[in-house]
Amino acid sequence: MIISEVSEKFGISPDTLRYYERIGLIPPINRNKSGLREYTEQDCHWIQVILFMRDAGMSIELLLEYVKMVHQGDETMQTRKELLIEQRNQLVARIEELQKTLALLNGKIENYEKSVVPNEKKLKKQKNK
Amino acid sequence: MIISEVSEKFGISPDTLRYYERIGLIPPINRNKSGLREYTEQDCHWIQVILFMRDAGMSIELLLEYVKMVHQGDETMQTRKELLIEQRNQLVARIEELQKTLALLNGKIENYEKSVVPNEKKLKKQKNK
DNA sequence: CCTTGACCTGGAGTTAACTCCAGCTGTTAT
DNA sequence: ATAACAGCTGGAGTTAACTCCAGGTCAAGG
Repeated sequence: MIISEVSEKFGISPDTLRYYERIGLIPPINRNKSGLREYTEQDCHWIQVILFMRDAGMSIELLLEYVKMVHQGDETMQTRKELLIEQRNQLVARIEELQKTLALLNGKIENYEKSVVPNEKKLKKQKNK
Repeated sequence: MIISEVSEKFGISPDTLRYYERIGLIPPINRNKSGLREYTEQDCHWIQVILFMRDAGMSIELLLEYVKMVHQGDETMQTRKELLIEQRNQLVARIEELQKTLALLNGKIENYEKSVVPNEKKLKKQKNK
């Protein structure tokens, strides 16, 4: 897969893809004979994972640490697993927070529904003035 | 309530509170005789709402637009309501996304020894090419 | 052959949302 | 009454995460 296709597939810009590679978040992508990046399925899978994690609020810095640990090999396995568990716990907390916010939003919207009607009445009165 | 108390209560810095006021996200807070900000219950309530919205991913710019509309009065009510509904829809989608990510994380953690490690070894190999 | 268009690189610029600072004032504890 | 604190202001600085750019290569179509 060429960069424009990957960009399209994941909804991120080619610039961002190159940027991720530059900083080492994505491994160096293989090139075809004319020097263009050729993304493999594996590359795409890793990009997908990264995007999920980023969307879940994990910082690039932390993801880089994770990548670094992968390079350091098996001895960091436990730490990596702990990192993921920590992320999961934060994510669970985050989802709970968002659900509270959703309830708040729903309440506010309901309020508008209640007060839009009185508002329209006011408008009518104004008309009759 | 004085600024340090509000800061403590919501876990944001006094600087951020002043910043929010500066840009008009929070109304001008009343001062006591020596010029210090004195936050009312109402102020706190509004700060709470803002923080929830911020946490849910709503930008300051959009919140400012909302505030501006509140100032413009009742004629903007319908638009405000629509804005909130739009935000709710986005939030619902966001929560669903995060739940997917949570599932992915859980999978990664569960299978850590079985599949994630060998998979990442492959990635490493590729990188070393 | 020449133009067009996607991709390349290293480096600079942008954006949102804070965060810090210098120099000041009023309040409180010793 | 003097030193140590909070808080105040306008403005400058910081950070994360992109995003853009100039100047160049390469393959294909008319």
